[in-house]
Amino acid sequence: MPYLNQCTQIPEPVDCRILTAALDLFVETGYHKVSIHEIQRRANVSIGSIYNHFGGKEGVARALHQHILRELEDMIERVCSGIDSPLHCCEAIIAKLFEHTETHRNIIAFAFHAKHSDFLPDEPLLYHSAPFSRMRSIVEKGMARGEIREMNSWVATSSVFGGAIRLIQLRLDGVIDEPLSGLHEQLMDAILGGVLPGRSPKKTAAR
Amino acid sequence: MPYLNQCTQIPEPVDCRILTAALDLFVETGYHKVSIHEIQRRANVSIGSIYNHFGGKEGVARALHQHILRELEDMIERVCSGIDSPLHCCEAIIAKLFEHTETHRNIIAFAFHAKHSDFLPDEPLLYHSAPFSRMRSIVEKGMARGEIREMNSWVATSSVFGGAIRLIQLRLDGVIDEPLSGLHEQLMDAILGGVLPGRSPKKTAAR
DNA sequence: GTCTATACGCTGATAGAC
DNA sequence: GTCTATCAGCGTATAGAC
Repeated sequence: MPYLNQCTQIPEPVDCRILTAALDLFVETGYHKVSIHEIQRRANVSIGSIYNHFGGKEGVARALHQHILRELEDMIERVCSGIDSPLHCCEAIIAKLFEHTETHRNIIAFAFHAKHSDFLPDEPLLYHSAPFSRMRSIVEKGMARGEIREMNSWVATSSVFGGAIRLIQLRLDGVIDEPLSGLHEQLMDAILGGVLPGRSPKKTAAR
Repeated sequence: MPYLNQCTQIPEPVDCRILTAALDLFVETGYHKVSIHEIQRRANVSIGSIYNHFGGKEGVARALHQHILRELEDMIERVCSGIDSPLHCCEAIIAKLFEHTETHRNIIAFAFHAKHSDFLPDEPLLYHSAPFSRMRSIVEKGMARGEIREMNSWVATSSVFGGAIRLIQLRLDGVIDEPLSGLHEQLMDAILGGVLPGRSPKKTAAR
């Protein structure tokens, strides 16, 4: 997560301070309940600067949105770079998402827990964004290679990632009180082999 | 869906007109972008009436929230009433949710597509509400009976319902342009038998 | 580029007649 | 119970000094 992480260094560039302050506030309070004045206060900048850099509150949200989608995309690219099997790629993505849920909580929360269409109506749907399209195309490649059974690609993608995303949301809401990494193996068993008893896939079979 | 459906009859009670108008507006536009004035206009009532009945906009949302959760709970109870197997119960719930996504779109959208904590911060989390607790306890019973492999109950519940909920959201957003009922069988195969090839569970096995 | 002070519109909420 | 008219507060956006 390159850019927003640089913000922990000094001196922090103004636009970066604004973005991190806005990210934190949006996640904590919800976009609509956050005023520009709060962002301004938390970021230690003036309202004028916010308008100069982003053109307003919605502009901040849009910049944040695009920034985080790009970081997610980069993450997927990085994680999958050395992996040939699409199925292992999916597994690695889920593991990394679980990891980021602990280490980059607000970024994951903004990506998976916010309803972007509520405040960025003109932005294309999240499902059509690069990282989510990428996940779907990986699943499709898995089907083409015979690693994943043939089925409707939305069903396949939802089956592979739906449970993981749900767990992430539960973790973000504090319903699950342990890091998700401890649940990763069980989840992968359920995704690959289903929930019926006596069908747990031998780990070697998928590797 | 007893009460809100009565609103299609005449004469429509005032509080019901308010709730249906608010539901439609909240789903179409998002809670925060809807003003009381709009609800008042769409429902053909006065602002005073809204305050008399619900005490304000948030009161309307809270009534809607509780109402819809109760309807979901009733639906689950009804659907599972004649079914003994927890696993078949889950399957029937998913089928019914898919059906309602077409026939009671806004009710499903409000339940599964809104971020309630954004406008009802004091309400308990959706995951702790009756219908969602019910789903989880059904899954747990399935594990106790040996119909579902033993695993963490959050993982199990997310594995059983996570994909379905994701598909519902895709359908609500118009990303999937066919009724979900046509995807139900494929999804159940993936849930029960996993996504690996050659593992499709014989339908008879689960029945 | 950055800041402060100000203006304007909208929204939630109330008061009081019927 | 229902309605209309009105108010007070807040949040966005701008203007203009530095």
